[in-house]
Amino acid sequence: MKQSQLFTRTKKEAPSDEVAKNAQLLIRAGFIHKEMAGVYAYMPLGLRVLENIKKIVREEMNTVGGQELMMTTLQPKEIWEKTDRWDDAKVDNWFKTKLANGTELGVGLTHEEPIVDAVGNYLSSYKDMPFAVYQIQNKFRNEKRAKSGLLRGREFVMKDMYTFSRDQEQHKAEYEKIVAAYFRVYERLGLGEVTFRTYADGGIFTPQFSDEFQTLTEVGEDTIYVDEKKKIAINEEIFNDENLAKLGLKKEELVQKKGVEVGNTFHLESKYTDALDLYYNDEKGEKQSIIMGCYGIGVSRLIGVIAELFADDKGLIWPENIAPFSAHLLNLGQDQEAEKIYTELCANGIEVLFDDRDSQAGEKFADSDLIGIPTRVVVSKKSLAAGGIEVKKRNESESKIMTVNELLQILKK
RNA sequence: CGGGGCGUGGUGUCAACGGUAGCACGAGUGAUUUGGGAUCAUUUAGACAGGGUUCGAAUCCCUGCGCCCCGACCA
Repeated sequence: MKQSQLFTRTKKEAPSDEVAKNAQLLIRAGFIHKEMAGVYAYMPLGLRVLENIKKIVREEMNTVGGQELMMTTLQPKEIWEKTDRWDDAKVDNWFKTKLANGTELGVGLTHEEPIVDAVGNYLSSYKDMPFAVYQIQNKFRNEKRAKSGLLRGREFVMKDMYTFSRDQEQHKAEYEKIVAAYFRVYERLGLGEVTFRTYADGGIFTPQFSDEFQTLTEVGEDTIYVDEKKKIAINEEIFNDENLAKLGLKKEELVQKKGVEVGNTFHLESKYTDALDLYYNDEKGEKQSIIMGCYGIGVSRLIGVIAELFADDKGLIWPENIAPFSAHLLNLGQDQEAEKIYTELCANGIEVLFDDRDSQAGEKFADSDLIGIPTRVVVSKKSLAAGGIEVKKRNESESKIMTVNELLQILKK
């Protein structure tokens, strides 16, 4: 894409009403637009990152057999009453609305109830299980306090997956398969090193712990205790001697850290299926409860976490897998050669942002650093005289002169 | 939801005593310039909303709305 065509502009200064680093950088660089507190729109650059993250999540969910679908945002009250989650006293962050005739509706904050309701049309035998369904969708939660830019919003993008199993054994196998897929997602996003499986409160209806995936960062809301050798952690909310013993963790090997919850997985037992009257018949024709699991990944929150983690004083530094473009081609001076190189890169399937604007070199460099595309390619009289183009990684300080073919080798790998 | 802070052009501003709304960035035009946000000229555009006090309100008071921070909350 030609940068002269990109309608968003970078800003030198961050808006005064944002303190969170992720929001400041993403707004300055033109990735997101703040609509209101806790509600952000994705501009073209931001949407590209969002879609790249979704793609990775999809691939890994599909690998473990997940079937993608999309549920609705508008929710009928009845199914939520069956599980006793409609009442504001029980779930206080509902957004609710009404039909013209006065019928109350909910605006989806999670989808256990509607999923069970929909699945119930098809599921009736032990032969139907196990299976997993997921969606990537906007969720709406009336948070009392939105904060930290993309880290805690009222409208956000989430991947939620649900598994249906005939018994605990089958459920456990599904569950661990998905946990493994979660690690692959974080690995591919460049967060593998700093993301820990963290034991947390499983909720009132299960004796088991749930698992959170906590990415270590100082801006995190959660306090966790990390066992770096075992690569696991325990959330402060369940940090006591009894639980440590149960998990085989030793207090003296744990380090206190701050984390952001970038995903979680829950054992739902048969709470929702029973409440919504969904059962299956076993081999003997006897009615049995269905065991569910649910699994979330905060897709938009991940953008915030990555922006917090991968940045320097000049701007963002996107991991290659999710960067809005692979290469940022800068034309210094109005050199015709740059246009040719742009065409050639595009023809080879490289996603390129081409800074073809008639502006100062310094401004182009500053914008390039701020936007944070992993590979910067400079074309100028100087580079051409030196024998080609000047290539620099955003996370390195040294540049190299090379030919376009050499660049293609690097970018295509 | 409790506490605190704050609302001035598109952006920023610990700019302005209750008395002419200033500066910088951006954007437009023209010129010069072209390897780290360059320079000159010129133009553009602003007081969150409503009420009150006052000869006069960006400034003081009230109400509402919005934003940020701390805490509580967070399937």
